[in-house]
Amino acid sequence: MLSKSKKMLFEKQAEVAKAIAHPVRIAILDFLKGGEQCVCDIAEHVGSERSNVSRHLSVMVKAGVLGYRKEGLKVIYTLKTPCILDFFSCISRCLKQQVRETEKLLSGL
Amino acid sequence: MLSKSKKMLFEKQAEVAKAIAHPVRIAILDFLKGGEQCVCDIAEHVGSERSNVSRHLSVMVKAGVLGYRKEGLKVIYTLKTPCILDFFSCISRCLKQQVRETEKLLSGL
DNA sequence: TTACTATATGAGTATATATTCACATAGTAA
DNA sequence: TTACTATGTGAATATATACTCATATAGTAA
Repeated sequence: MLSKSKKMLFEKQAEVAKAIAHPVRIAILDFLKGGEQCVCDIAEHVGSERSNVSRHLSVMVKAGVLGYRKEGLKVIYTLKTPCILDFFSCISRCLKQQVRETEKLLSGL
Repeated sequence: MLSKSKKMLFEKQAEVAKAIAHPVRIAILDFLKGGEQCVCDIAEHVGSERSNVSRHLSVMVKAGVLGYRKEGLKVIYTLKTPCILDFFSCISRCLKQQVRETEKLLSGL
C-alpha cells in the first residue's frame, strides 16, 4: 500500500499536471514560451474570452507554473518553469509513436 | 489567432496530459516504472477498487501512455512512454521551487 | 458441466471543471 | 470629477470526470 507522504506527493503532482491539461492552457504556455504577455493579448491569441483566460491563468499561477507582474492596468504573465515545455516534446514523441503504430496496423491489412 | 492544426495538436496534447493528471493514475505510473503489473496487483498497491483502476488504466491506454498484454486470466499493463517519468521530475522541481519561495516569504516576516 | 477468478463495462450518482454574462475593482487620462 | 480600459470574480449553467455497485465476459480448474 501507498504511504501517506507518497499519496500527498502524487496529489500535488496531479495538481500541477491538471493545471496544464487543457487545450487552451497549453496554447497559453506555447504562446508564453515566446516571452511574457498580458491577458488581453493572450485572450486574443488563443481566441477565448478574457474572463475565461483570466481563470485559466489563475489556475496555472496557483499550481506554480506561471508567474505574473503588474504594469499599469495590465497584468503580465510569464512562464515560471520552462521545463514544462520538455513535457510537450515528450507528449509529441508519444503521439508520433501512436501514429507509427497505427500505420503498422494498417499496413498489415 | 491559432491555426487549426495547432489547435488540434494542443487538444491531442491535452488528452495525454489529462490521462496522467490524477493522483491514482500517477501512483499507477510510479508503480509501473518498476515493471509491468496486473490490474489486481495495481489495485491493491494504490488502494482502490479494481473496477475503478481498470477504468483509469483504459484512459491511459487510450492516450497511448500504457500498453498491455493478456496472460491467462490476467491483463498485464506496462509503461509505454518512460519519458512521462521525466515530467514528474520536472513537476517535483516546480514543487521544490514553490517551497523555496514560500520559505523566502516567511523569512521576511 | 459447475465453480472460481480477473477484468471490463453499463448505469446511476457525486463531484469537479469550464464557460459565459454581469458586475466590481483599479489604474489611466481627460 | 467622469469616462475609459484591463483584469478578476460571483453566480448560473453546461459538461466532463470519477466512483461505486451490479453484472457480463472469459479464462481456469475441478
